[in-house]
Amino acid sequence: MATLSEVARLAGVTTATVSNVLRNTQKVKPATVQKVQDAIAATGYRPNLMARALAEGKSSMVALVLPDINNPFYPEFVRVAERVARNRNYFLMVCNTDERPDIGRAYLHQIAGTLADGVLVLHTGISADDINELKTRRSPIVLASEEHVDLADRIPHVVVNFHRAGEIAGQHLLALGHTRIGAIVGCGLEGMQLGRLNGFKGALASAGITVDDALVRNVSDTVAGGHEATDSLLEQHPDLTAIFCTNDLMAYGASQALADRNIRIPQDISLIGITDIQLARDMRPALTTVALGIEQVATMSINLLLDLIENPQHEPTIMHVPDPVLVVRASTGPVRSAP
Amino acid sequence: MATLSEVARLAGVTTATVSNVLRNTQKVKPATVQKVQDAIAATGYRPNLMARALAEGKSSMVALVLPDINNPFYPEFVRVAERVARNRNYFLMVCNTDERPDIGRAYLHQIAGTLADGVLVLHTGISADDINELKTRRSPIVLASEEHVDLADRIPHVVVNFHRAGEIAGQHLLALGHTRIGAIVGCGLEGMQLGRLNGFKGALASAGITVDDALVRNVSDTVAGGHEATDSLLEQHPDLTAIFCTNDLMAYGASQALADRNIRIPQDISLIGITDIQLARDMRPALTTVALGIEQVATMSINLLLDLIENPQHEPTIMHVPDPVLVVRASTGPVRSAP
DNA sequence: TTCGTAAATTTAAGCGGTTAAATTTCTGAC
DNA sequence: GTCAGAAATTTAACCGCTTAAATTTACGAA
Repeated sequence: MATLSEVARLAGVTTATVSNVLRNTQKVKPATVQKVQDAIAATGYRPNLMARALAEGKSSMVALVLPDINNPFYPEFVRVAERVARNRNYFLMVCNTDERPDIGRAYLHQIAGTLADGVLVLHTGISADDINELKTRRSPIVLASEEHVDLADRIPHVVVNFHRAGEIAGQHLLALGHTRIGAIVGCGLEGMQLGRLNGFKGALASAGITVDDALVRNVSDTVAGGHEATDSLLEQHPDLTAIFCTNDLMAYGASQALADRNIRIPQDISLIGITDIQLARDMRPALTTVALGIEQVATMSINLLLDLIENPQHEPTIMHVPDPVLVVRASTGPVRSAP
Repeated sequence: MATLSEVARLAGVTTATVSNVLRNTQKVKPATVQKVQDAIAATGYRPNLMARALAEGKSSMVALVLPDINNPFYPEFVRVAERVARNRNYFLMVCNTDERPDIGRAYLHQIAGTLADGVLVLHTGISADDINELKTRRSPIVLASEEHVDLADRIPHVVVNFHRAGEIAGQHLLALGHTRIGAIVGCGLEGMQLGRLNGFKGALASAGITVDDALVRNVSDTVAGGHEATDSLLEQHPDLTAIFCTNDLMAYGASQALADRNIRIPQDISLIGITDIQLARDMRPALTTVALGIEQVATMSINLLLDLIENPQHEPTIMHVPDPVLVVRASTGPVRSAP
């Protein structure tokens, strides 16, 4: 690959001049600009981004560390994050940890401040120690939609009101007359999705209903997990009229389990999820869910990170995403009349 | 962030020595190693990967350019590519082009040879010109599972036998007695999936059946596309007994359309896809499909790219993935008896 | 003790850019 | 024609690391 100095030699100028026309500071005489541009074209020169990054002290890359790119939530997030980053002239580096905290750590320690100008971390079970090390390195980091917020007040992050999401789901089912409701809670690296569950419990409590632990299942945050949990719930509680899942992916699994047993949704059992991923819209019956606003979370998170990079703050910024909203589709309906 | 020279100063040695203990060449006396390691620990030093890349002339990053991270095929691909790359000590940079060739071009031109040591390109509608420019730059590039193979013999690539996949699908439906079969063909950036369609047509032709163009629909490579196409097919050909989709995502859309019309799968209509993404296993009824071996394609592609980086070849290497295999699940069955 | 050789360390150049400061080249006014 | 000041260009240091070559140190044999 051609380098700056080759271009300079060809154009009969100095590297400084070439550099100036590349970054078009207005300091170069038009005639010279032309010569340089010709030389660039002739050599097929492309700036070496590594060298530039080193010289500028800025790589214009940000890393997005996430636990499982196969969970459809993340691609949806990535897509918008990538677009926003691109529009602000940053590259997005997606780092998939395969749910392994050690890989997450390795990425963080290797990349933050040395390859990427900043890091956006999603649910990767990163520890407080790691976060603190990054802080001493003064490398910008943003946490988004973390379920565990112990670090909350010390690290910039984008907060999603998971509690409210659970509450909305509970209220919706209550409004439809459901009282015997199973709950399926994901426990991937995001940690137990307890905020969501507690919101749900809270809603039911307000109606005088306590949620027995026997009605709650903790499973992995996948289609298979939702399927299993549903099987288990139905075995032990055939009288359920609704199932609440802390996310849509598990709700999809639940819908499969119900289909396998020829249980109709929503005539026999209502089903509700949280998040509103694309699949929720695509499945049949389409899933009633509580939308967290993926697009907004992603946009806010990445913008916050880039803002922090370009304009370091002393106090950690905490941003709140607008509250979740109920999206009623076809998977919930009035409680079936008693047999 | 601490730098090499700070560590060196603290340890009372030279940067060269520190560098040597970091890369543990065996040239450093144990006592010195200890001093240096202490200094590293004391300063919390992390090597600046940009500087290292510049000095070594190698960034240990590879880019994966793909058209649509939301299409579940790609996350599955990314996951294994990332794992393989990590095991070989490379970072994977995922570049989503949002189906826009101009973005793909921009990524390629900016990154190849300047940020990444090599590029793996998936279905991004990249032009022959662009590819050629990269070749003159001598930056390794690998194409994987391209539908259009005009560049085929000039660029290293991993070939998937799409034609055979279509053929297998056709043969399976024929074996079940189907003769009135609709075909839904995707036309995203991968270009028309004609290889798959032609394989399918070939299989039917061998049985003396010609596929009328009226039985073929070209739609976007999405759930919605499959849904639309199915609606359209059923409007005009209510007598169909099977639908062949050139990929699983559209087959999923087709299954929704059928569900919406209360048409049973496979009792009324059989449905078959190609690829075998996770969704094919998860949907109900589970989808019969022709597995392309995502894991294998991804593994071979990324390994080929890394091999090329570490060991440049003059002749472009062409690798063939083992032939696709039929995976029979619940969405296909014997043709329904005439009413 | 001396010396040759191997081991350990340092020197210094370079990777490909950026940029502040110094220098040269133009201007136009007098 | 001179000359100050602006405009254009060059100089040279630096970003943080690697590495070949030079230098110093250590070690064992004579």
